[in-house]
Amino acid sequence: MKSILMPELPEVESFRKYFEATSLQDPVAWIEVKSPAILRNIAEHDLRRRLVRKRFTSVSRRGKYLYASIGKGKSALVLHFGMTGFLSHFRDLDREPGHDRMLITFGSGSYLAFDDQRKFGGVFFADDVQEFFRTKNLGPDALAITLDEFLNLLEHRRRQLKPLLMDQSFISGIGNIYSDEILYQAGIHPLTSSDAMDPGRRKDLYTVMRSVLETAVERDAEFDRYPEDWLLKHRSAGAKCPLDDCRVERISVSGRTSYFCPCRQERLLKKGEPAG
DNA sequence: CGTGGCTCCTGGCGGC
DNA sequence: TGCCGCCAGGAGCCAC
Repeated sequence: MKSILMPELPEVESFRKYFEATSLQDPVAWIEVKSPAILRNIAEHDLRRRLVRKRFTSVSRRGKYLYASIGKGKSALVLHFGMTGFLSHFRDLDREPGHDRMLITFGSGSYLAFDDQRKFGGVFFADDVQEFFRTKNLGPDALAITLDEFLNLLEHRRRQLKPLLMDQSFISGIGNIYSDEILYQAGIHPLTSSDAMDPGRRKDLYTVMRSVLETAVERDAEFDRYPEDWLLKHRSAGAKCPLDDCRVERISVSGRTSYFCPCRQERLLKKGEPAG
């Protein structure tokens, strides 16, 4: 797999395509869970009972979750990739990745491994996948939401923009890296309060969000294919901003390492709000 | 409702 | 060269 960032929407979309290209319609012969800690709502023997002799018929994504539907019903194997998760499909066990946490053997003799070095990812089973997302309180997918829905959701929030974009119950799919990128390209400081944006800014933010995510998805989330003037290629304190002569700054925003250009990203203030 | 802090886990890195 | 301690980060949880 090519150089890929932490799994956010574009990365998970590339995993989805990979799953689709490799693992549909091949009957599951066996499942071996190598790290039980990744199983979140089902035990290994139950997972086998649900999946062995079944086929994955389609694979979809919502936010950072990938789900592979089984047969014709509503049930699905649901995967979350945490920080370090990815998929690997192969025919020879010599090619099994180094942190395989769950190995699916298919009837054809090929394998699909869920590799996750840091075990922040998770494997779920959903009898009804839409119901599953409701119980997770998962917001609409960042690429599926319309402008009107986005504006409507913003109406009811007052929160620092970066943690808001990363809040999976607000919209799902955006994490640390892409939230920084979106705010950089939109020219808004990550600490700006969501209610300080005027209508034009709100629309801009939506447009930039779509543009960043769509571009990343088009390029299969391959870091090397991203534009050189994206901030994510310059994530270090003191790096030169690719679009002007300022230096990239590093701050902590709600406990997350955040990079921004102090010259391009304006901290919007509400009327009467004290600066800094 | 919002914010901040802690926890899980592991490898990489800085310091000595 | 080796070892120790710290840090990163998605998301759930808890306290305020």
